[in-house]
Amino acid sequence: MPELPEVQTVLDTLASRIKDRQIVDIEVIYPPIIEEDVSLFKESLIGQHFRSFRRRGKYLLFEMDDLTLVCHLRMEGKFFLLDESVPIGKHDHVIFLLDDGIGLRYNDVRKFGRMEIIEKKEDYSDFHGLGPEPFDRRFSVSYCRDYLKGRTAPIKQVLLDQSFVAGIGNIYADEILFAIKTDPRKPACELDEEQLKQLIRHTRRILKKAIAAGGTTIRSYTSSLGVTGRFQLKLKVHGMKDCPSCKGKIRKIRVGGRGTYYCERCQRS
DNA sequence: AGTTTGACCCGGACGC
DNA sequence: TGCGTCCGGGTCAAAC
Repeated sequence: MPELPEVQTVLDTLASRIKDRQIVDIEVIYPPIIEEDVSLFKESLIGQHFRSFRRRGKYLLFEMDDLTLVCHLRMEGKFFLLDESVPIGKHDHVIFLLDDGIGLRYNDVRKFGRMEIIEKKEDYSDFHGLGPEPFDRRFSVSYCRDYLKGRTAPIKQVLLDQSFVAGIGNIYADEILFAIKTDPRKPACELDEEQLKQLIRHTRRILKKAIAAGGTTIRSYTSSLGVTGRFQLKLKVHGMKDCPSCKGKIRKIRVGGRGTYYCERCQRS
């Protein structure tokens, strides 16, 4: 599922390929993807050019001439760039026809993804109630301390809360907690100053590494005209059977309703 | 009043 | 073959 690194990769790839292209037509095959009225959505976007490409958490922000197109890929959303002559695929839901005859196609097996139009802004910091970006200075030890104060929810659950920090999903939450050797069930308020420092440091390190890996793998996709958020990165706990560090067994439990992988020995409470 | 939990949207994968 | 169940991101409602 696309988390921050994949979203960034999709964005970077699209930026290099559709910057300054104009939308000449839009075909909405599955309307629920569009948050607002479909005719208004089409009217607003037809004639607009893709000018700049930004990201906020897991949201893609396409800044057009005088509005911003927001897309969320949710579970399995993908974009493909295909010639308009290529038949519509089974899971293609929205097609933006560009002025060079290429269709930007939104493809999503689960149909969970969403698109909306918002006002173009300089600063999207309060967008959808999202917390700070992991790479932002505002994601600091004092911020974490204040946010986590009195919170008894498991630390993993809080990491997934987009209003705490934006962009972390189930896979990276597991990887980050493994990196800081912390039990995912540990009450969030019980992390000490040093653990918060490590949490911030490793969140940034892991996401950065994943973005780099995404950038590497995505090239093979671009050459085949697809733009997805998939990437290959060596995960240390999520989906693993044995701990790469102590060789012990990785356990799978449920935390906050999510499948959670952790090493019993390395991640003690 | 603030926090936390749960249903919902989907369809592929999987188990029986 | 054919069911039923599980899974998950974000949103919103309901429960605590």
